[in-house]
Amino acid sequence: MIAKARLDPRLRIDPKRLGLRPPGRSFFRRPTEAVARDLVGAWIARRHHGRWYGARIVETEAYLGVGDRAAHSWNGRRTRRVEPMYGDGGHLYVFFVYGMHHCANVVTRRKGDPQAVLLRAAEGPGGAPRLLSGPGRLCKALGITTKLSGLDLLRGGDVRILLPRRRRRTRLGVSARIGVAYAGEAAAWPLRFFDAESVAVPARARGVQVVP
DNA sequence: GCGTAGATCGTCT
DNA sequence: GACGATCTACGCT
Repeated sequence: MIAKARLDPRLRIDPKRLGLRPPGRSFFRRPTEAVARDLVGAWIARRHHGRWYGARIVETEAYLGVGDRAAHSWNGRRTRRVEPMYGDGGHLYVFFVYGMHHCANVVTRRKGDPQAVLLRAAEGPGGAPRLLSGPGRLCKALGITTKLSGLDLLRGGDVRILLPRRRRRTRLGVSARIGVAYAGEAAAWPLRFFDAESVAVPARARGVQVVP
């Protein structure tokens, strides 16, 4: 018999107790870089068997759509996989890479403008700094797979983005995106954002520009 | 701490 | 048929 998938109990949260609330659609329709910055410090929440799990996002990357060679939607590429990126801001786009990892993205802008923010790392409420450190691990820890791609994060589904009522003060780091060397000039664009004080942000973050 | 190799398969050419 | 918005293990320093 196959064991039932289980999420790590250290990720259990009570969104109300944490003072978390969902942003409106307009939050996600803003310019992608702004959304990417503001998602650092936001929470991703996941409902699993009726219980809420979640983590504080500490690393993101912006993908700017048709003009961004690093984006799956570059040059207007539109396939079944990428289709969710063409949806309205506030949808989830999940893809599968390297034969074993999933990556979660939050779609930005409006319907027809395929931009998104990749969630690269998060910090759980109960320690375990490496549990969600990296896009693949983040998805694994929260049970996010391509089955959830296209989900509307604002329509009461099992995955939501929540903002803290009081934003924690953190140093925001900025750098080029990871793993997009093939993207020509776009590879150097400073579209990666991270909480420079987070233990969940990988070592390669060191030595890059930090915005006060 | 750093560099490299191997895993493994959906997606697109 | 090639390769990827990654991760881990392992060897070396």
